Formats: sequence, C-alpha cells, structure tokens
Amino acid sequence: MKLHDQQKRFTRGQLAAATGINGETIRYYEKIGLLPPPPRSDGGHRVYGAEHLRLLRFIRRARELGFSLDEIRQMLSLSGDRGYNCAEVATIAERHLQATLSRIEDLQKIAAVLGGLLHQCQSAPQDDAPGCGIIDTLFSD
Amino acid sequence: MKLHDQQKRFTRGQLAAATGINGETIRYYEKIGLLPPPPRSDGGHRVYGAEHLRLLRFIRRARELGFSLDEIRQMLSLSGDRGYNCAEVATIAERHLQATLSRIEDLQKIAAVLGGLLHQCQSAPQDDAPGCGIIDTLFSD
DNA sequence: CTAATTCCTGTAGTCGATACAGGATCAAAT
DNA sequence: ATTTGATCCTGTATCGACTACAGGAATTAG
Repeated sequence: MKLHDQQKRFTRGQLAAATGINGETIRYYEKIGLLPPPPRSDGGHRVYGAEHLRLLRFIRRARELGFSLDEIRQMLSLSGDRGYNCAEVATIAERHLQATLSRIEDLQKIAAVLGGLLHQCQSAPQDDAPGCGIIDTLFSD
Repeated sequence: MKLHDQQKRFTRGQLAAATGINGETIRYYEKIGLLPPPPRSDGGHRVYGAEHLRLLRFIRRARELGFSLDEIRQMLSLSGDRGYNCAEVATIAERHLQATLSRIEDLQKIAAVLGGLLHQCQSAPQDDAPGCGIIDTLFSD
C-alpha cells in the first residue's frame, strides 16, 4: 500500500518560503511538539511533505487570528479524530473572540485616556508651566 | 542642609502594597535601571522613600496605559531635567496612541473573522459534515 | 570538483514579569 | 533577652513565541 505516497518534498527553507513562517520558527514548532517531526534525509536534513505544508498554513492563519499556540494545539488535536468535535472547537474560538472583544474595549479606554493627555499637553502653555502636562498628570495623585 | 530629609520610609512590601506592584517586580525595575536603588539598612534591606513611591505610581499608571518600560524610561528621563521637554514626551505618547489605534483596528478585523467562523460553524449541520467548519476553513486554501 | 548555499544542533537573547530556594534580618510578643 | 514568625536578601529559572547566532555538515549549482 501507498506505492508512491506523496510526491511533494520540501526542505525547511522551501516550507518557510511557502508559508511565510520563519525557518527557525518551523524548527521551534517541532521542538514544542506542535508540528510532527518529519523524516530525514541520509545526511540528517528534514524532508517535509504536503501535510506539513498544510499544517503550517493552518498554524499561520490561526496565529494571525491571535490564537495561542496552545489553543492551536487543542484545535488540531480535536480535528485529528475526524469530525464532530466541532462544538469543542467552537468553544475555543468563542472564548478567544470574547477575549479579543474585551481587549478591544481595554484598548479603546486606553486610547481615550491617551487622547485626553495629549489634548491637555497641547492646550497647556509651555512657557509658564513648570513641567509637562502628561508627566504631571501621570505623577499626580 | 536637608536636616530632617524625608521622614517617610518604606519596605519593599509596603511599597508593593501601596502601589499594587508585585514586590518582585519592584526589585526587577531596580535591576533594569528603571527605579533608582534605594539606601539600605544595616542588615542590607532596602529602605525606600516617598520619591520611590511617586515613581512607582507613575510607572504603574503608564504601564496600565500600555507604555513599554523603555518608553517609560524615556519619559522619566525627559521629566528629569524639569520642564519643557513636553514636546518629546508628547511625541512618545502620540506614537503610542497611534500604535494603540492600529492595534484596535487589527483586533476588530480579527473579531469580525472569528465571528464569521463561528457563524459558519453553527449554521453547518453537524450530522452530515465530515469535519468542523472552523477547522476546515482554516485548513482550506 | 569546488564553491556557495542551505541545513544541522544547541544555546542565548528578547519583553515584562513571576516564582522559588536557601538563607539573613527585622519586629513583636513573651 | 529571646524566640518566633514575617519579611527581606540574592541568584536563578520559568513563561510565550519567537529570533539569532556559532560552528560545522550536507546539499546543490556551475
């Protein structure tokens, strides 16, 4: 069985170029057990197949969406046994969405405060004021 | 001169309690040169004064606004020579505000994508689908 | 066949903390 | 004065998610 297996073989550099993931990072993903170790050439070089390419693309997309490596690990393991763990995956994604929305709210509050500080700084006359409005405000009780 | 100097003395733990900053973190700030090393007791314990309290409060507020320790270091050094480096401080704050706004935009895009993924997952019939909509989408080209 | 490129391993550095071990010191109660 | 218990001291290690290097081996192009 599997007479000609997969024909596509990649070096680490080729995988890096194809996915946009740094070559060192690919090695790191293997080290932490996120990416399965590929077979090696006679000389010890890693020889990746199409499945590694597929996995790395998944990882990259999930990272772009802000999932942690641990969340990605969980999602991949839930997708391993094919099918219907969709609910668990959705739970992870839902939790991440809520965290993202919460983070947005935090940053909006921060942006508002920063805007206020900057406004205060520009409206303060530099000549008379002994210091900087921003600094003074952050120091004040 | 300075006959009775400052009367207020604090231990590291008291400073931690007063600022909400972890005691280990205070030590860390000293190690990286953000907080000046305080005088020591005969036994080698740090003895902080009111100025350290003031500095730590500033640092905590700036951290809450998302400034990096390096930005905080810059702002503090600009406030050292008293006064009118306000423009430089404002530049740092402005840059940080822009980064914050940019980060908010990124997160909003991410949240939108996550929402779409979740919607897709809930609308897909679990019985017939071979896998999870979220997983499949992240895997798909 | 040689030269250039890529790969190998292992380690260290980044940021901003936080935690711990093993011991010294301090403050309060007796 | 002594004992106890809390706090402090130093130095090192850990986290997440990489990135960068050194020193050497393998691979590939010309």
